[in-house]
Amino acid sequence: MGRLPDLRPLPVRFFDRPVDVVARALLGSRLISTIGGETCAGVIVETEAYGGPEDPASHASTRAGITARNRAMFGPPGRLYVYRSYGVHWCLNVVTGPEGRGEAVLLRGLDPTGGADVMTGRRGGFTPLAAGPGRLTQALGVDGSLYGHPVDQSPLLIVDGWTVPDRDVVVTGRIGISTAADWPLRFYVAGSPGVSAPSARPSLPEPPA
DNA sequence: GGTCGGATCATCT
DNA sequence: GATGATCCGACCG
Repeated sequence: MGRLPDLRPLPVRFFDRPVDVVARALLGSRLISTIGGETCAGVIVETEAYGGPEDPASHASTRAGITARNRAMFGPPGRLYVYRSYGVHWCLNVVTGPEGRGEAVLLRGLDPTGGADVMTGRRGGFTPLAAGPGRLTQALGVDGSLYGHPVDQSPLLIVDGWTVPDRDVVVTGRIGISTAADWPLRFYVAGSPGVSAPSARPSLPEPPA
């Protein structure tokens, strides 16, 4: 890909908003990784919002309080929250909202725009598509060493991108969770390659206890 | 083409 | 000791 125009990292105030607002606003932004001295990039096409004490599916729910793992979620906005999922994969989040709220956006899907060879190599020759949180981190070279880093002082860069009109944004329940699965906090760009659309899952109301 | 289960481990109960 | 914000290969139809 050609030389990009000015790369303006999103300012901290971009992330200092409610988590669902940031999750929606991140669609269309560009994510650039220079991890390991190799550059690859893509457009963010799928996100999920987690957090706030009232979200039972969040690592920062009141059930656990602040722990060694979720500490970063309660830190200032614009920092990275990385954790290991199922003992196998890394998941990449960006902290949002005012410090102390415990909110973060999970980055689930990227539409590769550059460095596809780098991503393919990191993924062992599998499709370069970075759809799904585990694939995304593997393709970008993200691991736990980025935990808690301010995103603008890390080898990851989130920069201004395209504005995705509302008509192209699909909102569904979040993937892979059992509680609050019907909360409309997953956002993706309609028709993005690799973004599975299990929006087929009906938002069934929870039976009364 | 869809579904099932193993991998693998930090975290919390 | 059980549980996941998952992925992928194997197997079935």
